[in-house]
Amino acid sequence: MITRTRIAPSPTGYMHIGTLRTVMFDYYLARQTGGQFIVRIEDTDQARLVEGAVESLLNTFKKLDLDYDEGPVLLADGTLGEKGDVGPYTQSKRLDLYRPYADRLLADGNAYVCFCTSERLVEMRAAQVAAKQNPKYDRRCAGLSLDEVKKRQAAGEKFVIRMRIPEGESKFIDAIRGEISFNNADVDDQVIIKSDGFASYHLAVVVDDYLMKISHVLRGEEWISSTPKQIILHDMLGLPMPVYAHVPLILNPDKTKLSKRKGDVSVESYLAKGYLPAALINFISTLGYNPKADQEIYERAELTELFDLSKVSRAGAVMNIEKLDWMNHQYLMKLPAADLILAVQPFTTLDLASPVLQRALIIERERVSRLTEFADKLGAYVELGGYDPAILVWKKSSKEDALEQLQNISTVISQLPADTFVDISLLEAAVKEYISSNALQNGNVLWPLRIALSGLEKSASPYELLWALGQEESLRRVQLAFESLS
RNA sequence: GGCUCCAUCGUCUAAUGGUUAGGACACGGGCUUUUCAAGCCUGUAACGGGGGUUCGACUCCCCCUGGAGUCACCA
Repeated sequence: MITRTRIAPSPTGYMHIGTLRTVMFDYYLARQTGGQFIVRIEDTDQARLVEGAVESLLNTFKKLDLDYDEGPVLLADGTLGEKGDVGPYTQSKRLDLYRPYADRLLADGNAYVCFCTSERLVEMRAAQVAAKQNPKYDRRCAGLSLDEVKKRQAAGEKFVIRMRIPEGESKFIDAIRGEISFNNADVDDQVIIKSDGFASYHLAVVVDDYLMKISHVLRGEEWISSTPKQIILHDMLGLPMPVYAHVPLILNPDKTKLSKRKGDVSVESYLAKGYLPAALINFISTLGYNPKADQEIYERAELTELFDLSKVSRAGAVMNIEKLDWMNHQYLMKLPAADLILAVQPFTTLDLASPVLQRALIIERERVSRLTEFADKLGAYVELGGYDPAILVWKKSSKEDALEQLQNISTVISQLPADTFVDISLLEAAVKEYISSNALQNGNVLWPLRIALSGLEKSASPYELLWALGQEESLRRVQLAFESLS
């Protein structure tokens, strides 16, 4: 089976998190079947164009390490190019391709020219609503004679082209939901060519899906109700229908469609918050979809192999940020050290070329769930913050004891062979050896030592801190602690 | 309001006629422990309601209820 899929992000300047899920499903499906994964820019609404939106979108694909087979590409010099042989892949560049289809619809009587102004349309709908009718075009222009149409067009009157919805029923098999049918009487005479000459989404998508040989159309659930318009268009034009699959919505905690007002919606904002691309993808791919009953973490290849459209849930899914945090932490823990450094660097002004900070990263990843949280943790390794010397005293001990322990441990540290500092467990063994051979309590030694090294009431263990800071700096901090307490 | 979709723990989900209704996040308890994490063990928590079909329904059908989406010259 050869599968072509497409993702149609609107050029609003960012990628919606729901779009990412659809993209991933497209991706898995295409890769699994050896098909093509196509990116197409659907920008037929000239009013909503945003400068640089396509570039930023493609950039997001890059950040997520998502490769596609055909579509617009970002060239080395920052301009846009294309790959694939059924382009252009941007709908605003395909206007001439849509025109003949609209003409055919017109010639067959399946569409008609409409001169109604948007003012009249607004009034008409208001009146319909007032009369408790459903807003729908009243077909005032549906019966216009060819002569009159020509005359008014010649006079320069603005017009649109509407499809003439036939009587009957429209149904299709949704790959996720099964059969869905609509009574055509409920479908409005949709505008297919706007007064600015651009095709509307409905015409463009039907024509493009055909010309680009798209086999599967995956999109959000909000598209279900407009699907009959496209079904009818396929029918009128005699074009083969793709497989439709309407993916459930991603929801706010209150179960309404995810919105900017109630949470983050863009992929970019999640990346900026310090979620790893792989973790985000894992999370979003398994939201409303679960290939195995008792597994949460999946490699991309595994997801690709297991993906099954028919197992996608039909109900909307609330974003569980806490689970995303947990998952990101899992990914953080297994990230190779070199990759960890690369990932964290953009989130801190500190230079992670420093060996101390690189060791700190390894230690602190354990108590962090997002990349942004590292910045805070790292500070104490570079520079000891000011702290109240009183916290050096363990709750079960005394100031005098703390001073004694600090002095002794300082000696111990200074006498440790340099190669003890290459391994946390060697440091732990050395400190514990000191404690047991002197018949001391762990807390009496470990607490003041840890506070002296970190300056913090809550921190990593003293062994980890010794390892990260190194012999010289550790010694300096312990001595500093002794002086400030005495 | 019309049309359409949907309905298992708080959240994400598993179960495809027979299970003590499983897993994950979060939450509670315990172990470990110098603190914070992590880790390990463990607990609380769900089939929206009513009718059918069936020897037997979370699973199939109908109704109700509830929620959501959509009703543009936006996608």
